[in-house]
Amino acid sequence: MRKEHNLTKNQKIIFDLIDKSPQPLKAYSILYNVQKKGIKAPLQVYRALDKLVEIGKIHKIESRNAFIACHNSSCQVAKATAFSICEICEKVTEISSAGLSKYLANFKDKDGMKYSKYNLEFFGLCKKCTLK
Amino acid sequence: MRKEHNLTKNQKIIFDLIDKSPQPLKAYSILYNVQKKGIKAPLQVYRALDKLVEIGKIHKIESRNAFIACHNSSCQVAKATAFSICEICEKVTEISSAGLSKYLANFKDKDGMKYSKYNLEFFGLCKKCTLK
DNA sequence: AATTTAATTGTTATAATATAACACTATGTA
DNA sequence: TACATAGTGTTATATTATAACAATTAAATT
Repeated sequence: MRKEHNLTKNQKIIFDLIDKSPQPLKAYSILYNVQKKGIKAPLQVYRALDKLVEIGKIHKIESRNAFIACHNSSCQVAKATAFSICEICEKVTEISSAGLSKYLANFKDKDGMKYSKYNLEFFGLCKKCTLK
Repeated sequence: MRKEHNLTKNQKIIFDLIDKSPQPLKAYSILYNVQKKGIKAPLQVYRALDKLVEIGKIHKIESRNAFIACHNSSCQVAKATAFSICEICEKVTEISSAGLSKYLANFKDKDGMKYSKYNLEFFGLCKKCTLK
């Protein structure tokens, strides 16, 4: 069972914004959107983002420097993430495939390195953009 | 057969530096290192980096904003990359596993999105750091 | 060889992303 | 209450990356 995290005011404001967004949001776009709620400085945003990532409520899309809410019950510790990214419309979808998770969780390289975490980003065209 | 790319002067200087480095290099650290060779501005570095990434001579480690030379004959088109990253010493190793490549190249998500590319980053502790 | 086309270069300026440092406040727990 | 931990607000600054434009070089075509 996962510990329930009680979000603080700033964390809540920022999480709600990201959670409502259909696409990943960038830190400064978040900042502009929450300035009316009293969050004035980048650091306030980044601190909330860091915490939200740490507890697995959001994920960072590394190739885009953007943040998306977690919609996958199996990655709530923020340690095993996979996304598909459309290179035209920039739509990002979190992949939840038991097969993929299992494969990657059990993957061992030649050096026998012990992995505690991974992040996978697939790039391609989404259905809509393929048809265009 | 892969097209041979003849690197230009700047591209050569920057590739050689990255290729010799045991760890990934960041753009501005590259800049400082090549200023004596006449490369004075960030853009000169970024342009060479972009090209080198495009032709698959180097890869970007997205989670670190750093660049590493490709040492894997199977990813020279820069479309299928996997790395292991030690969270203590920051050592990065390119993973070349036929099984992994195959698995990911054939992976299909529920939406049937067609992938042309992927990037996978594993995090954990390398052997040395595990023993400490 | 001359022409033209695309790629690369050099440069200045600036945008976008992210963190350091410090004083203060709230929250949970002993 | 007292203590520890986490979060806040703030200013300043570090780090990463791109825009715009003119000049140059390399390669492909005539």
